[in-house]
Amino acid sequence: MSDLAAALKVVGARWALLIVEQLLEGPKRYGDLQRELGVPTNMLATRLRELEEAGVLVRLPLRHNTRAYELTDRGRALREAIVALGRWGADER
Amino acid sequence: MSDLAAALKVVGARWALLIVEQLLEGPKRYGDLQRELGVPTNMLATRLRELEEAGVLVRLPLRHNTRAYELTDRGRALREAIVALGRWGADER
DNA sequence: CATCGCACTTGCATTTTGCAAGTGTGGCGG
DNA sequence: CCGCCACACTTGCAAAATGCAAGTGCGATG
Repeated sequence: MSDLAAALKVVGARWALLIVEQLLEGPKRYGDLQRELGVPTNMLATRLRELEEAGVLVRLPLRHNTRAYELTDRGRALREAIVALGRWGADER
Repeated sequence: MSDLAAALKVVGARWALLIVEQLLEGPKRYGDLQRELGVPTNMLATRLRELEEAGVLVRLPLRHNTRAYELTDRGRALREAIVALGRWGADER
């Protein structure tokens, strides 16, 4: 399996890269991600769990039943790829 | 919709980026892609159609019922993003 | 003129994604 | 103390995407 295939195993699922893109701006809460991305709530929950297991992000508890999601170093390392893809997408007109 | 989301609309489907990665090496035939990627044949046919419609690649006829798939400039412009993602995936160990 | 390789298509099972409604928990006003 | 609210999910089910296996069409080749 190529390196690209390995990457896509982790961030190739729908919404995954979009979630990471949002978190590049800084830690955010579940509801923020939901509102900003318009992602279905069960998908968001599933992706956050997978991305946490993959070491891309961590949950950090704020107050009682509020927590924030923050990228790890590994997650932040996706910036270059996300920027490159974003630039390519911007030329889509 | 963000630039990233626009990009993922085109190359976010399963196998799409892997197909483009293969074609970065040069034009290839259907059977080559199938063997090298292990992609199901109906998915390959679907993706190639979509990527052609999106202007990422073109079919070029060789002999009777053989043709090659070749990236357009727009397709080749994905190299940077693919390399970046590949590098990230390579650190996956 | 039967057979082969190549590029697909088709039918159906499985998996993933999406929608809508419900659950649990702690804080807060009365 | 009690009902209500915000937040972060979970659950049940429908729809769409993906995968598997077998079949199709069509020139070249023997």
